[in-house]
Formats: sequence, C-alpha cells, structure tokens
Amino acid sequence: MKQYFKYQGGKLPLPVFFPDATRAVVRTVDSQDIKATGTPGVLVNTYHLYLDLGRKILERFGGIREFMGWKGAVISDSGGFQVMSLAKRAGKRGGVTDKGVKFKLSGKKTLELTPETSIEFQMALKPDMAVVLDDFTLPNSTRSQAEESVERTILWAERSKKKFEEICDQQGLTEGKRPYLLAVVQGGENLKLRRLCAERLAEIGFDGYGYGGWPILDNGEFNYDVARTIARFTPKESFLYGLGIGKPEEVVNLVDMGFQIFDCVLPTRDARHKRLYVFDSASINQIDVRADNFYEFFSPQKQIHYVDDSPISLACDCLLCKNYSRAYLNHLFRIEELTALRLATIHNLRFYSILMEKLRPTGSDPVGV
RNA sequence: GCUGGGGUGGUGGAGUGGUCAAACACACGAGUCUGUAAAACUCGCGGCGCAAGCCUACCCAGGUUCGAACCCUGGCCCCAGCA
Repeated sequence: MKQYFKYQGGKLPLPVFFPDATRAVVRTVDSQDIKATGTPGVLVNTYHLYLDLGRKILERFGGIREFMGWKGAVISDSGGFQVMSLAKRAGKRGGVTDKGVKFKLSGKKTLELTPETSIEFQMALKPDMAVVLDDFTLPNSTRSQAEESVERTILWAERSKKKFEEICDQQGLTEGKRPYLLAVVQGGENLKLRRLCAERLAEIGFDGYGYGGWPILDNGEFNYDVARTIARFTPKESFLYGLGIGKPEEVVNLVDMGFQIFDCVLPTRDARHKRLYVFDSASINQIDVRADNFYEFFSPQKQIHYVDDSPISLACDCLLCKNYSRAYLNHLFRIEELTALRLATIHNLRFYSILMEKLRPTGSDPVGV
C-alpha cells in the first residue's frame, strides 16, 4: 500500500478525494475556493478538454495546472467514462472498436479517441496521474459483452502503457519525474472476469488500479465484492482507486479495503441540486465516520429554514458555515442567486475533505496545499 | 352613483351545458443523482383509502335542465373607466 501520493507540489497523505473539475473547473467555484476547502487535488477530463482546448494553449501554459491556476494535485481521466455515458448510450456499442472510440459530435463531426491519443493528450495536460482509456463494461452486459470489454480494456491498457513510456522517454521523464499511470479494472459484476482483468493488468504493470465500470447493483447497493476482488488480485504496493466513487459511507468502506484515491461528482452536483452534507456531530472533533448514519442531508431551500439563524453545520469550518445562516442560504437559493451554488459547493467539498482527514492515520501530515 | 369586467385549488390563471377534482405555471412536499450531456430530473399536491374507488368542491341563495363552474334571477364582494 502506498504511503503517499506524490505530486508537483510535494506529497499528499492518503487517502484522498479529488472532486471532478471535468473541464478544468469545478462548477461554480474557482481554484482558490477549492484550495480553501482543504481539497488536495482535482480530476480533469480528457474527452471534454480535448474538445475545449487546443495543444497550443496547453503548451503555452505548460499544463492544465498552470492554465487553471491550481497548485494542488491533478489526475487526468482518459475519457473511458464517456465511452459509456456518451458513446455506448442506449445499450449500443457506440463507435467502439479495438482501435478506439468514435464519438458523434453535433453536426457531422466526430471525435476519435484511441488509447494512444488519450495518453498523448493527457501528457500534454501534465497531470500527476494519468488514466488509461478503458472499455466500460455496461451494467447488465451479457457474459460475452463483458468479456469483450475486458479483453479490449487489457489490450488498450497495454497500448496505453507503451505510448506512455514512449512519451516519457522522449521528454526525459525518468522514474520519479513521470506521472503515475493508472489502469482500470472492468468486468462488470462477474468476479472471475474482474480477477482476470486485474491480474492481466498487473502483469503489464501499473502504478495503480481503478475500480471501473458501474459499482452499483440493481438493488441500489454498492458492489463491495468487486472492490474486494480488485484489492485482492492487484499488487499490494500499488494505488487502489475508486473511479467515480462515491457516497461518504462507500468511501469509508473502500478505504477499509485498501482504496486510497477517489473522485466523484456527488458532492459538487449534489450541492447544485440543493443537497448539502452535514456531519451528525456537534463539532469537527466529535465526528465519527465509523458510526452508523454519521451524516445527514440538509435541504437549504425548505420553507422551515426561512427564518433559521443557525449555521448549516456545527461540524464544519467552511466559508458558508463560518459566516452565514441557514436563513441566508435559503434566501440565496430562493432568489436563484449564483452565490448559493458556490457556497453550497464549497461546503460539500469541505465535508469531503474533512471526511478524508478523518480517514487518514492519525499523525499523518495535514494536506499542505 | 353610472358603465364595463370579474369572483375557480396555497397563489396566479385555464375552462364557458355533460369526457372536471379542474390545463398550465408558481408555491409546497417527497425522491433521484456515484471516472459531470445535470444550477437537472421524477413523483405527489381537495378529503378518506394500500388500491379499485368513494365523498365534498368552482362567492352566497334560488331557478332552468336528464345534466350547470359554465344559462337565468336576486344578494354580497372586487377591479377598471367615467362622475
């Protein structure tokens, strides 16, 4: 198990949660806001930034970090999730072939992403960790569909690593200077396939392995069996990464299984959808993340908060909780003022950063961002 | 006081003889959201019931009609214009 996550500004104690700054911004907040929440890093997305940004811009700025004025860590995602959310939607195979994925854009345009182009672009972003393009195993895939996505994921991982090493050699990025490279384990709910995928990826060799695909079962419960399988059949000294995971209690449980890196849209999207996370505790010190129901949701727009002069949470020290009342936030949401979204997002980011602080071994260095 | 328009659910506002427990919107309530097509979406919203369904409703009181929120008579109230 890794002791820390090395990035351009130093070392981060683990575990860490990175919110999704898909298009080089966490919606409604800026990089300084993110920093102020104690958030150590963000995840940016290859698919979106590939469409938004040209190479010239990245070259001029020397990477996405400088472009967005962010001093923390950065992981770049490969576009693998978009293979599912955009290319394979409605149960189709989309434009997925062994070569890569073709996305249909508006009009006649298409975007082709291959394992190689994804890595190339990610290297231009200059992240601290890059992710290989993977073929998302759709939920409820047939056995043969799942096998196909696993085979392709392994094939693509191999090609990604080759390209990655090529670029590292070209740029003189020796061991210790190059970013981490993460492979993604697919295979759906089939544990044998997950094991096969994990082992084959491990043979190729990566810095870390991700829990890919869709982690939620049909009954709405989190699929911890897959998490255990991935943890068990990957090298002990590597990172375990829960891609797009998850709810606070899911993060806690996965940390207990050895997972150390997480990213998810939940805290930021929930904030925009008026769902704030509140520790069920009277102070930050008293938070017990191993307790049942250690947090609850707060809905700021509700009528009962119209005249409520208390803070959103007693167990929080974010910009919102330190300075404003429930009534004021209620008002800001009612009049649809953008600041409501910003404050809510900042609050939920702080919730997750406190959560991760509580999950770190006592005595580990605070995140010095 | 005269003239004209109007009184429908928490609100605004459709409906103008049967298919109305009442469009649509807002408000309110309950949910969903997991490598961001998402400041989005779903559901409920007269009462009772798990439900099929039953009951009470369109200012008030009468009337016409097989049948009225819709037509007629009277009353009360509101709004606009003129005095």
